[in-house]
Amino acid sequence: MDRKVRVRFAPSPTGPLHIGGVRTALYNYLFAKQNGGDLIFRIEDTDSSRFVPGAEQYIIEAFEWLGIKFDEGVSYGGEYGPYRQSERREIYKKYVNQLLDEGKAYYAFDTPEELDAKRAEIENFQYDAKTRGMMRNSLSLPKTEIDRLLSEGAQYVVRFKIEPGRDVHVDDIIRGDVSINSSILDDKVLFKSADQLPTYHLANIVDDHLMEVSHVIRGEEWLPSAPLHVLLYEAFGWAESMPRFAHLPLLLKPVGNGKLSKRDGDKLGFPVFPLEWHDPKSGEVSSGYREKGYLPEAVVNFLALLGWNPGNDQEIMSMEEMIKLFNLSKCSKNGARFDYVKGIWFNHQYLLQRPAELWVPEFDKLLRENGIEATPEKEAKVVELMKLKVIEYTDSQGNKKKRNISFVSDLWPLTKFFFVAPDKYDKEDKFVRKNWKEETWAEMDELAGVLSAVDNFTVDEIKDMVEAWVEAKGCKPWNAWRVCLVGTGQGPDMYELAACLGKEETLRRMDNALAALK
RNA sequence: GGCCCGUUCGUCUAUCGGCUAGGACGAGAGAUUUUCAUUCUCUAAAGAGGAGUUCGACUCUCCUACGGGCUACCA
Repeated sequence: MDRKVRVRFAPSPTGPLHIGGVRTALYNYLFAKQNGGDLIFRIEDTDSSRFVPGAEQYIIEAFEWLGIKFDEGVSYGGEYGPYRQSERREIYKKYVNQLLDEGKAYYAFDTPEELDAKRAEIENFQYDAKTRGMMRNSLSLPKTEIDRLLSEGAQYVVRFKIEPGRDVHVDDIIRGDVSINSSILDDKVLFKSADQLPTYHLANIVDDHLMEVSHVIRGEEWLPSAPLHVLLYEAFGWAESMPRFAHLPLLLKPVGNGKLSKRDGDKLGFPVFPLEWHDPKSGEVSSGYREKGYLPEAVVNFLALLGWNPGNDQEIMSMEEMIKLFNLSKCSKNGARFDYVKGIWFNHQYLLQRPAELWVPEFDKLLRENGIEATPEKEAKVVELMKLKVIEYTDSQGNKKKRNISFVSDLWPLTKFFFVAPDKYDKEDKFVRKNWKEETWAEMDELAGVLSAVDNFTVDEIKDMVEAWVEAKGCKPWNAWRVCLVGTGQGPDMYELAACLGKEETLRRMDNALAALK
């Protein structure tokens, strides 16, 4: 049983890729790479009514961003194409006919209206061995009538003839043996009249067989139809080469009941899509992880651990490590609540691992968004300098100065004061109230004098002068001084801050504060 | 309703018959700090309930409860 590992991720292009789908694809990818196998990208567009333009391209772009690479499939090429099911009509036709010829499937002429009527008439109506005798199909109708209907071009679907009373077993890698009795299965539609395309069930089996798929790793929502799929493999005579199944637990809503749905995200303040999505019909915009400032590595790492873990306490893992450690049979069986708060923590971790230089472009963007433009040459230099200071202040390499930053955008409120003076001095601010006493004004006035006497405005010089004054005066001016320069209790060491701001700006801010807090 | 799957701290989870049930996120407390933040330390927090099997069950079996999924000419 050492056949080549070939797995597939096969979304239907009905909209943006759901984050649960991303996880399924990720597990397929990890499994494939671990076993030196291939990951196939197949588009299951057999429901022409739900097709959404742009969805396919979106999905491809999302995986590129996430770093999940496919070996073959739509837009990747390969020997087993075409990889879009709508382009495989003839293939399916052939296999449907095979089942028809062998009496394993039959024509059903019942219209949707007739079926609705039947469902209304009989409670829990199911099209199966018990009821097909009373329906209009090639099993119940006389041969002449069938020939007449077919030659007249009557609409029909092809249904799979399920033999009742048999226990069907599915050997699932995650769940073990799952079995059901074939009597509860209905005669599933294999081929639709509406768009002359097969249903998922048929196309799925035919493609997986033809593409030599070795393992089917998909969501738990498919578990109930897995026995049907086993029966189809048998009907085609492909039981020997049937892929192994692994049904993944579902992602659940962070609060409340039910599985995570597309609607939950923006309602609760987190994206459910990898990339931002603009709905072509409604014009509605749904947020994406990429646009929210998440790093793809963080999203991947977070998702991987929702339903699987390496069995030890390690949580931060690179893709390479995950490929080494991944284990399908160690996946949990129960659904996982989508706790996006932990996702934020993962982003924090990955952001801090980044060398500071990599932040610069994004930080630049952040500055521009906040109206800090370094147009004149002189200012450009200052901003550049300050930026370096900010990075030093926030950089993780120093390790002692780690800030609580989960997204690059968190930097702005944390470093704003480097770039803009406080627009107001709020006496009601808790920090101000605590540190601005009766005698403070006079002290700060004096301090301003000391500072203006510093010739060379460097950290060391400022420190020397101020400390000398502090010693003589016997006061603790730092918090009040901070109020002057920052407006509140934030920022780095005061000498550092003053030196970074420069003499002119420092004195200007002190003047402002003295005027406002008189 | 029927069928299938599941059930360990608030959340993600470790444990594959033998423990004080471990870790992480989140929460709380304290220490350090000229502020914020970091960092460090600590705390609270779990085996759905009931029967078995066993010397012994979170781990195996059954029942109940609860949660989830499926039940389309959708995937």
